[in-house]
Amino acid sequence: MLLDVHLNLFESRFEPQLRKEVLLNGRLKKVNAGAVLISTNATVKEVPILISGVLKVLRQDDKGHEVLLYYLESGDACAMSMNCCISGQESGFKVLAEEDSEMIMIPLLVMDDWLRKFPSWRRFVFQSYNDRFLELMHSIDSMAFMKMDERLFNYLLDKKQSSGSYIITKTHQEIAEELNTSRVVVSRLLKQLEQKGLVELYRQRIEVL
DNA sequence: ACATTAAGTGATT
DNA sequence: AATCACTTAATGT
Repeated sequence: MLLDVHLNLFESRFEPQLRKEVLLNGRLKKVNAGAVLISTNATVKEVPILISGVLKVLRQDDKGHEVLLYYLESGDACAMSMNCCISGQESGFKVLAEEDSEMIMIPLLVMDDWLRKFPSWRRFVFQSYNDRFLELMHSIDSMAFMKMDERLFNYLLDKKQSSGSYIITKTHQEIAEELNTSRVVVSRLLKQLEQKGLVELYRQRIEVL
């Protein structure tokens, strides 16, 4: 199966037997950009491990407002999903594909078993929790203590880093939604950044210098 | 040429 | 920093 090839990504991290089990129990899932993987009130019975692409994890409040929590990249597992699986609670968050993405879906049933049997799985799970936790702290810092202009610039740098490209193809509107602010504010702050010579602005495109 | 959508701007809260 | 109301610019048909 194709899963085989993708698993090589974890060669260094997973012990051989664990990889065998992943092969046996996991299923490969491909989604297109924009696809919703987990909607806010779903209960989760599979945990995704990302192979390629980028997933976006958002928190949603009662009336539709969304906050970006963090991005998942290749090799990341969704700690939120694990949490949700274990507690059996409603997700309370939304996951969607930022780009075309591939992932391995691990059924909830085997996870318990693996935790007992495989030290490398234990390490992987804890590491995932830890990584996500740190990113969350980052997001909280940014929301609580940073002004919009800092948040925006930070967002742009993050984007640049994770996509490996200086070009960000998003509208001001879309950025505003992710940062939970208005388009007008984003436009104005971007203008300021442009005047400082940090970015160049085009239609639906921003270049970070 | 016209309609639509993205971005820029001044004024107000 | 948000919202409104409006303008200007780029793009699609």
